[in-house]
Amino acid sequence: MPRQVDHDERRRQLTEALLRIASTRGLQAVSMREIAAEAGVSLRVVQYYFTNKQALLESGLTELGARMDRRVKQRAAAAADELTPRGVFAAVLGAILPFDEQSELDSMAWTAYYTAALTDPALAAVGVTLPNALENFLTARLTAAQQAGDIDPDRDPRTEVAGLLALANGLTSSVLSRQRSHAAATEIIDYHLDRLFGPAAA
Amino acid sequence: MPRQVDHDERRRQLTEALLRIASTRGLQAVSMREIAAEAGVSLRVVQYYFTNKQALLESGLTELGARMDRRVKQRAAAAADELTPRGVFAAVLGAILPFDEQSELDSMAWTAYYTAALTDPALAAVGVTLPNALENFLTARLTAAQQAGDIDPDRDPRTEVAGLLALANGLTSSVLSRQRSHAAATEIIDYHLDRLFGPAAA
DNA sequence: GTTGTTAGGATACGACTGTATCCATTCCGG
DNA sequence: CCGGAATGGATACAGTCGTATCCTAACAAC
Repeated sequence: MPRQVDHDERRRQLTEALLRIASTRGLQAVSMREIAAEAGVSLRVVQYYFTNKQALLESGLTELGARMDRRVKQRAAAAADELTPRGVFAAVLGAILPFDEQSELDSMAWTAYYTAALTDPALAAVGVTLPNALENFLTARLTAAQQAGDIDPDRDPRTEVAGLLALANGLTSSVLSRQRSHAAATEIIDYHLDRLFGPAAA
Repeated sequence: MPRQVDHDERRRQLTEALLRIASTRGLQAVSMREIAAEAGVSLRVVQYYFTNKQALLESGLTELGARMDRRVKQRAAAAADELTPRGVFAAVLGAILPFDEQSELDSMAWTAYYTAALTDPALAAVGVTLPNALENFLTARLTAAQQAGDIDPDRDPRTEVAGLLALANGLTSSVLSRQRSHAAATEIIDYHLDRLFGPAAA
């Protein structure tokens, strides 16, 4: 199969192989040769479709962001019939927590990338996009809910959202390290949503 | 200086050099030779006082835990005159958040270790000690406060504590990545403490 | 059919890794 | 004062890393 290769598809396969390694053995275990082996191709192929290791890493982070985005939208669509402000928050925060094997693997990889980004400006630039978008989106929703009179007027929407996102991230960490179950984490999230929106509808 | 060397002191210096590298350039930048250079000694010295790189890494994690423990006790002592249950929580959670340059560096290193521990069982074993101790300690305090009638009797102490610790960890992440200032993070913590204990005394 | 571009196999380079070894100091105890 | 242990300098080893190069197939267009 020498001519006519779908480059985007090839790159997608390699990126997925990279994320598989990063989520199970950590980002420090990711090497060009390991990716090649994981994807079942030669080292040359990895070099051929990505100019750099850096480009490969950035591709992995972009893909992780896209997956998270997909999960949020999927959850929002699943609860579309009851799209209250609380429902939106439950969907987004519930999509951040690892809730099945794949999302747990992705959370592992995300955590690895987050840590790497603390000392790698190039990754940081790619990585802040999604968290900022989430915060702005939720803040806008909460502000709207407040203006509609659905929540206490003397709460600061951005502060509330920042707290909830930080809580979800911290809970994700504790779920990944097996300190807490997914159910326990969800319970804590729900508890805080109750405090903000009032008790959930049946 | 051939005979009579204080081994513990030597190991402490090397461990500090290790943490300086881990907190500024990440754990993946930590190598035997880099530690030697940072500490101003030869590679042989690093080998001589630590049998392994693994032993060195574990020493770094232990030291980080000790520092955190010291910070908590220091804050508790500083607020010893007003050691209300809320004061204890404010001290512990305030010690988790990065509040000065050194604690920020330590938080960076802690984050790096946390991530490494997700794929390295040996580090995980060392690393869970402190978080578990903190959770148990705070849960005991909150249970006592509840029995004394200081907080709402239908709250679950362990759930509350788990939420607060997760919140503090998540806020730490956002402070490290410059998404939020220390002041903003502290404000969010205080806000949640108000919800739990009632408004703070003047 | 020839030509030229695309796709990848094979191999090599220099840098860096953790670890091991050899050897020269320096000092304590006898 | 002298033998032996403690300390550490210098160097080497076998791997692995990212990257570069060389060369050969395979197909499209002419």
